[in-house]
Amino acid sequence: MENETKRTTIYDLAKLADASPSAVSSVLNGTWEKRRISKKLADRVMRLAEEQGYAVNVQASLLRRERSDIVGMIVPKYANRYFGDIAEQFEAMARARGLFPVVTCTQRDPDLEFEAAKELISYQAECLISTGATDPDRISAFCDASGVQSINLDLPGKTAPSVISDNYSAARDLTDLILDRCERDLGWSGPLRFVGGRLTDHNTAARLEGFLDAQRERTISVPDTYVMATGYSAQKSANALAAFKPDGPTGLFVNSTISLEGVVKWHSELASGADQVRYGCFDWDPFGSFLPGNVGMVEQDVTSMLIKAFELIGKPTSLNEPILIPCKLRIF
Amino acid sequence: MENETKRTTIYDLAKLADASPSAVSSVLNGTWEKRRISKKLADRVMRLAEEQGYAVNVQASLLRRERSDIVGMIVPKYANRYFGDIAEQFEAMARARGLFPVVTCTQRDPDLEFEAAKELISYQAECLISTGATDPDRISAFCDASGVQSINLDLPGKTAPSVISDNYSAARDLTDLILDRCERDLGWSGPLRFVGGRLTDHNTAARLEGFLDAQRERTISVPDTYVMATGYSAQKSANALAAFKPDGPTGLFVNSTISLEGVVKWHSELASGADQVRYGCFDWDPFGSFLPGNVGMVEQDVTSMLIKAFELIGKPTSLNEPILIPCKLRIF
DNA sequence: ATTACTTGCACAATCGATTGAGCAAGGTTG
DNA sequence: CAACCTTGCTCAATCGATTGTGCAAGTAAT
Repeated sequence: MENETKRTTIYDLAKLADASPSAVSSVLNGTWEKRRISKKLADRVMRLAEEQGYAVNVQASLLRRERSDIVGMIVPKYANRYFGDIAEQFEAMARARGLFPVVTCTQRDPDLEFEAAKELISYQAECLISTGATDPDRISAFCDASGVQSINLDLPGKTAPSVISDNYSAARDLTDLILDRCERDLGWSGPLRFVGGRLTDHNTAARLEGFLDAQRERTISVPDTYVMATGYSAQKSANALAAFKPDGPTGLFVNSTISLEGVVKWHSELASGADQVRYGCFDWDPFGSFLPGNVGMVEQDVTSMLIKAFELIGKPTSLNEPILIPCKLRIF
Repeated sequence: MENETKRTTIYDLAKLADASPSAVSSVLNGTWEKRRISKKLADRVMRLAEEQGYAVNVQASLLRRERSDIVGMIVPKYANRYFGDIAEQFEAMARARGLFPVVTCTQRDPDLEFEAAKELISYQAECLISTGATDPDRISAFCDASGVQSINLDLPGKTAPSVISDNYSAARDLTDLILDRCERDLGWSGPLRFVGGRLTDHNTAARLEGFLDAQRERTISVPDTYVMATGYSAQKSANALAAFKPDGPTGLFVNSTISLEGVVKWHSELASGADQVRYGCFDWDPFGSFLPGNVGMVEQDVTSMLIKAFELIGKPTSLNEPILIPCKLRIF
């Protein structure tokens, strides 16, 4: 990890081109015409830069500039369709807007979230998007102190603008779909069980509300024990269901594709009655429609969420309610 | 995106603490004991830094330091189990080693790959890992010119050390598995079809070789038209298969989970004979075992690959053959 | 009471690029 | 030919943190 070969600087190029460092700098950053550098010198410098494998030192450059054009993002995971898409599209959209994206993955660890946020601010990010953060307000507070804009995505915070899915409506729709299919396929009408997530997390709470309201409307009452929001991992949802051996028709509302992994495992290992189970999942996966018993999935509208988030960048912080983005219900 | 509130610097803290900037600096970067700063002053500075929401300016800090401890990585995608895992584990392992990971996603676009690589070098990355890069040697050449170490992951290059999966062996094993299942379930013995990927890409070529050798060993000869390596997207593999209406038993070797999306779409839309199809896929997905007809998947050993890659960091570049990491065959 | 350490800091150069200001050479105008 | 403008650069300060060097005040030793 040592560089025997020191990196080429504008001073090296200046010597080679027999020009001043400032001339070289203006050639390389595109301001040479404004600074009345001759095309001849500009060409010479550009050729030398190419030859020498010159790459600007961002550290030095940003130190002097007033703007960094860096936008930071933290996400809980990459290896997940939803968050992976968010990170990917965020990078693409930032580049398309002439900004420099820096994304980092924080594994749903509150401390790592905070450390990573500080790190991004250290890199002079001008705006930080906290995606699915456990404690977004702590991050926003630090951003405020540093004069950095902060925006919440996926999970809302109280002290910075938030762009999130319309979890309640989508959960109602998904619940209705599952109930309809249970009725149609199994001649059974609930109540459904709710699997996965954490009740302390805003999205799970909103989804649970939609889940309950949709059933209340049909005068179905859901026993407390039917709500199994014991965490996000596949293992946790599998554990929550382990003891459950349905002796008749059953329906499940699964709170994420991660929990879904546990659910399908449980489902596939049922000794009997597997065909009497119907479920739907909040979050979409390309292979979801092939899972037996799966009647539909909610696809969150990542593109619209990010467009809204980018609209907020640079705007004065108006702290209204979270901006709700409608989801798409994918029916199988 | 403007900071009305200028960021706090060590000079601000120095004034507040009634100390010199150099004392403040050494307190904040942990060298204060070595520099014989009193604990009293150190505590005062730390408290002020906390209060003021101080975050070091990485730009200024790195400009002066000789080492950045930054390791860069480019990956084609995040929203994919394999690459998502790579990015996630890379970040975690880098942090565990006291390094600063910076990852960026390049969408399999050769120009973006190169631009992103330059960008990471501009950030003073001391080592750059090119994952699944279309033209890794171009990137390595630039790294060499800049005195930056480069390492290839997933796809090999000729001018930098490479850590890749043992594609050939895993493809042989997977082919054997598919053939065995075709024999057992359908009483049919090939030849199989190969779907997805690009032949110009090293991994596809190695997998095809394993695919062909496994069949050659059983004296099965594969017609050229059975090799449908027309690209990576789901759409492309679906298109390649569109015209194929099997009139008897069939087996497919699917070259990636992305191609698999196209294959399952084709399979699910078959008018008849869907139960006469068996396939296996190179790359693993948690829902893969629930896809009808899927007999097994190859899981690449991301952790081992990254461990090897990290072992190479800082080592003098020894240019041997690519380091091959065995895969795990997941049998359904 | 002098010399010799130790403690606890401050000074100032430095990293590489940016940018306002300035200056010399050549050309144009009246 | 003097006054003025244009062209094509160079100079030097600056961004914020790091770090080798130095120095004053206090303490210990002789």
